[in-house]
Amino acid sequence: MSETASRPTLEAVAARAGVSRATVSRVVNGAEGVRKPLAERVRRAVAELGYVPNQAARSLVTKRHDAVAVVIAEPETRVFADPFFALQLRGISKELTAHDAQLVLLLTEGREDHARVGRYLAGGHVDGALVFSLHLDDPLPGLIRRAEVPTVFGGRPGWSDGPQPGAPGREPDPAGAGRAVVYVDSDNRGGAREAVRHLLRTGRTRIGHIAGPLDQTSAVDRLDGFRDVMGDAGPELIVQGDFTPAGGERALRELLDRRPDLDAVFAANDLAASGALRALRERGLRVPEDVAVVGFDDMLPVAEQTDPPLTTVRQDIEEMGRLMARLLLRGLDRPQPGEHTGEDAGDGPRSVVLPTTLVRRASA
Amino acid sequence: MSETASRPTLEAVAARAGVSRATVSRVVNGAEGVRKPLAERVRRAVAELGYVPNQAARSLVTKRHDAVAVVIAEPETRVFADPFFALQLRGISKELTAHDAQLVLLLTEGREDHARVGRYLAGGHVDGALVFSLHLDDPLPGLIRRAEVPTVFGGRPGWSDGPQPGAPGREPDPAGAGRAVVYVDSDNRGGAREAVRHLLRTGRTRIGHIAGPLDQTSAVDRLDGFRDVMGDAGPELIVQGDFTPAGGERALRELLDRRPDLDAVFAANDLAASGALRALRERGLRVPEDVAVVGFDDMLPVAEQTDPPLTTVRQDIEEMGRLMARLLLRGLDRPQPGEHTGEDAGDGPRSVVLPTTLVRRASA
DNA sequence: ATGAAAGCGCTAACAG
DNA sequence: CTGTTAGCGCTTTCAT
Repeated sequence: MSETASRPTLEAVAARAGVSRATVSRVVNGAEGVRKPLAERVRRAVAELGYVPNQAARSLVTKRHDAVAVVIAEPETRVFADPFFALQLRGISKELTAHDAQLVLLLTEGREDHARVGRYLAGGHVDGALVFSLHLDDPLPGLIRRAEVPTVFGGRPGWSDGPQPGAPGREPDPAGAGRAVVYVDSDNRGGAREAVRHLLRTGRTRIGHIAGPLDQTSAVDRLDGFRDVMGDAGPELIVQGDFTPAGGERALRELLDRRPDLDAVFAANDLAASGALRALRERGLRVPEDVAVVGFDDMLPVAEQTDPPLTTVRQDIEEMGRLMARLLLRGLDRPQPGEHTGEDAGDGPRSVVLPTTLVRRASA
Repeated sequence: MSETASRPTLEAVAARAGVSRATVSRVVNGAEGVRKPLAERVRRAVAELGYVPNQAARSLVTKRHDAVAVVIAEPETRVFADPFFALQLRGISKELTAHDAQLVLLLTEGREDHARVGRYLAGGHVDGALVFSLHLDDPLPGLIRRAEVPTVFGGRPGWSDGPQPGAPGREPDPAGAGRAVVYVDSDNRGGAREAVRHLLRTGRTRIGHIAGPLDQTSAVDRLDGFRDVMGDAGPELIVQGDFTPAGGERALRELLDRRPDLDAVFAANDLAASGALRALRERGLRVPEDVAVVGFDDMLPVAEQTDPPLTTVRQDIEEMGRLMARLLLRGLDRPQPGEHTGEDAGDGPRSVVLPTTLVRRASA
């Protein structure tokens, strides 16, 4: 009973309002040129019947889906160690919602997942994709290029800064293969520089760096920022961590073993910094009196809860998400590559690098 | 140029393979009864053309979408304070993927968002929904019931204790309104009992409880478990927290003020426990020598990193997610309510309560 | 400004 | 077993 009394169709609304399907369609889609009274009648019918357009039928003809895929590769499960992606997702969700677009979440874990995602993206089920490609050797970017679906990356992809080095390709490059890569990232390098300069400014001189996994551009960029300021301070002041507290702990001990006179540490992220803090305490060193510590991220639940609270480089993660979505949607509203207008006019969106800010708390 | 050379259709494949569309459709959908050689030819054509079925067209006729909505309300942003939802999502994603179903993520934050979600769900865009309704006064469940979309809840919804009071006849309620609520939850109450018993067993007698926000059933159930064992130990041993470290810290101080002789604490979750640990340290009390601490969740990044590592009640969050998806999909494969078979035969899925286990570390 | 009609790409009877 | 034939619900020319 009441087996979904087959939700009302355009046809039903049309009948009820005494107009044609075309007219109802126009009203529903907010098209111009429908006389006031008629439109009103239609709207009433829609309301009375509780009509909701059938998205499948609509997509079938418009070839739009009002849906965006969000692809997150989570090989290390690091994804779930901090609220990073959750925040990013929130930003994305807000922006998509504002544009009545749906968020299709694709989590991947291994080779076959990649194939699956590639197939999905190529399948034309979504209008575009937002992709978090964290690792240098990630096969995802390749798949995505082949899928030819408009994409914005979260974080600078590692495999190529922008348009490939001359894709051998046939003509110059077919099917937008050479479309510049669009990404949204924080100014990791600049932020790192700021962190180190702050340490310098407060009189520290023997500053160590706990790097992140160097197969991720964010870690590389932060290390580069450190080097920008410290020059060749000596490789013994740099230890690679893995963005985890345990890794930070280990790294700090190593640093201390190498340089017992260490007086400051810049960790590539807050989690690692929290581990460093622990290791410092364990060795009986006071923070910041003996050793100053600066983190990166300003992940509130971490940075504010450490003891002492963490001085860190803040990046607005939610905003990054929002921006990614915005760039993608903006791109979708434009002439897609292919129906090229003369020149590069109406060029697609460009990558964005968001500024960071140093947040001073007690650790440095 | 090469403007999406309009991906090949069934028709194209049929032509290429020299068969009818129907046959191709059969092959593609793995239907029985297509002679080997023909099927082979079709498959080849599919491969050569890189054919991918148009989901919209398919949905239009099948009225299935192979998509499930995951609704997460995140009023307190608590959502992002711990990896809880991320893990749940992972479990869900895995299960959905295994069934070729897509995950549409709906994040909500306020009143209007609710309306939007209600509309979406009622719009018949997805085959079912997985909903995290954490709060007692959440309007979501009502919307969902009205949307008449198959749903499985994450955590026992607060507004109606599931199938509880002898589900009355169907007569009394039309349109599946009375379909027993299906949810997946951990045995919060049992887990809490185990935690407290462990404390008792190790000789503690003045055991306090840092409760979670009592508008969430998980918090209520854990409190109930505490009471089951402690009886009316006196309300001064119970303080309400909010699942955050800060709240836990505050709560512990309060507890200590009321009962300076406190010798153990059971916190409603690990985050609160970590706050308690900090407060304890601050007061110069040793853990577990002076005060033993037990948490709940076994959120690894938290429980393993505290000092000392946390003894806690483990719940398998990822498994909960997987199970939710499984129950939903299973329900979808059955006769939907309405085409009722005689009796309650082929009854929909039933709620599941997963067991918890006590993980002993150093804090208790 | 409105309506009529032609599909979008696919599945599902129904024939053969 | 395979092909033919209707639509699914909607948008979109094209007439009117």
